[in-house]
Amino acid sequence: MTTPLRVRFAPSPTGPLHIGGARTALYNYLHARSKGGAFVLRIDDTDRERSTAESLAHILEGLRWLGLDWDEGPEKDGPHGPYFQSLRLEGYRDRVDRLLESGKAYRCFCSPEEVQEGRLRMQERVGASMYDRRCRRLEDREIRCRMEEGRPYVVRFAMPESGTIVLKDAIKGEVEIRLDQIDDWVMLRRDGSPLYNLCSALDDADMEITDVIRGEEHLLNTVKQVFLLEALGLPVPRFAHLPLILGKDGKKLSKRMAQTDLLSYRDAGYPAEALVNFFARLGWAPDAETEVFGLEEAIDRFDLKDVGRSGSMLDEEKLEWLVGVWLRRMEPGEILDRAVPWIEKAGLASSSEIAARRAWFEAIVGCYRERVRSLAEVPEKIGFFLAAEIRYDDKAWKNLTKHAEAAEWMEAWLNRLGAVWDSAEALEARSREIAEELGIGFGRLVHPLRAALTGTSAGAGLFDIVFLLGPEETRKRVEAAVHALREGVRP
RNA sequence: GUCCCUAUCGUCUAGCCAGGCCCAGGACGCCAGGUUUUCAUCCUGGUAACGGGGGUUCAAAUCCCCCUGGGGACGCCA
Repeated sequence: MTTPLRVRFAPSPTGPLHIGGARTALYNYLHARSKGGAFVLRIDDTDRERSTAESLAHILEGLRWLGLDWDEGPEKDGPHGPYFQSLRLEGYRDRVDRLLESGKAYRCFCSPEEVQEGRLRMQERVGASMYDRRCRRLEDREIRCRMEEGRPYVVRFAMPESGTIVLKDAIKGEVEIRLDQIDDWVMLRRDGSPLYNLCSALDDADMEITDVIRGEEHLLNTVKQVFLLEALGLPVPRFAHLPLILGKDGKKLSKRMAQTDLLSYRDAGYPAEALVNFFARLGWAPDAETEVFGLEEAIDRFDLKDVGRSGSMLDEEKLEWLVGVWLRRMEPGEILDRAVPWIEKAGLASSSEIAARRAWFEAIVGCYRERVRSLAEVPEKIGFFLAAEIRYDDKAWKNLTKHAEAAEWMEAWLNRLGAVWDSAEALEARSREIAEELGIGFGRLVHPLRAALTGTSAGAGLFDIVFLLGPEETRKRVEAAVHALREGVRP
């Protein structure tokens, strides 16, 4: 029997969950779910200075929004907790002591200045900017002496000084790395607090993580962690390093080039499904043609070995297209539910008003389903339905004033419509007849009417709008337009 | 500077591991046309790539080498 697969996503709560992190989380999730493994969420908050509760909340919210539910982690717990590194400090010290005893780690008394000095020297000699290891060869006596003096020290891991290691990576294949380039990295700060590479590797082992999937920028950290685990006789997980997401300029994603904060996409009215679809598709494809798919399908078809090996740029236009696709796939009621916060924020209607006229609201949202580019756009598209008074935009006013007879035509339309308010189709059929009766093209009637009713020159089918506005409101708006035309004043 | 990764249309990618089915497929974008009362949707068509050079082979996008381009890492951050 093989050990059950376990992956983890281990963000540090030092800022909002960004796109890169979200994609890493997604790939971890897909890998776990597709292979029947567990998805663990661990918070790497060893940097006490920069970690904040706000960031943590933001990260959890982002993951939940995407639908990436974790099996173990904050607000969930599990057999391997606690899931915050700040709560796991004791475990790290013991292991460091063991390494110190066996000589696989050593105390370094160098001041930051001395370290820096050594770095410059190594840069020249070896070409790599790293600690020159001067404390590695300190006599035991000297060490004791300095400790008695109370001189502060950090604990460094003693890496091999030469040779190579071959890392097996699920995405990149075998990667050979020269060890003479790798620093004797610091495990414990001066104040005794543990650092990332120590905690991360130890927690992975303690939490029985079998597969570590993280960004490519961690490749060298992986080397350090493998040596640490081996020195301690701990199991070494499998690794997969994801290529980075690049900005439009082809460089590492920066705040300047794009929205990097995941939740800013939610706040812009993008459905989570679109983001999941987009991220999954960035660096991976289920086959040669499938572009639109949800989390379930991705889980069915995902395999780490199919993940691309090169970085990919964030194509915002494709994301926007995906947003439209997902919006169009939704039932009007679904869009309405999700758009309620925006409708309320715009002051168009309260959620109770929406609930009271549910069917009507669903219908008007339905009219604009093919026309909104995000949930945030819903209020501006449907706003005219609820407006007390219509203001005409430039094009609308132009359509109203294009033909001097427009006012007459609209009045005639109003008076001749008759009892056809059962459906948009009936309204349209009768309107076509009226245009014929008036001896004018349909467009001459339709364009001014649209302007009068909506204040714009484009939008949903005119008779769907008329139908949903109802006879009274329609009459009111047409009369207002006729009045404005006669007065020659544009409201 | 050193090390590591990487290389198919402008972008995301399929194909590469197991060479011929690829004068390279899909999608976004863009352009043109159609549908429609308008806009959007939708439909049809077009645009555009194997970074360069050497090999290996009857045959290379696919295998090998070199070059070039791009990215990343070099913290008492994660």
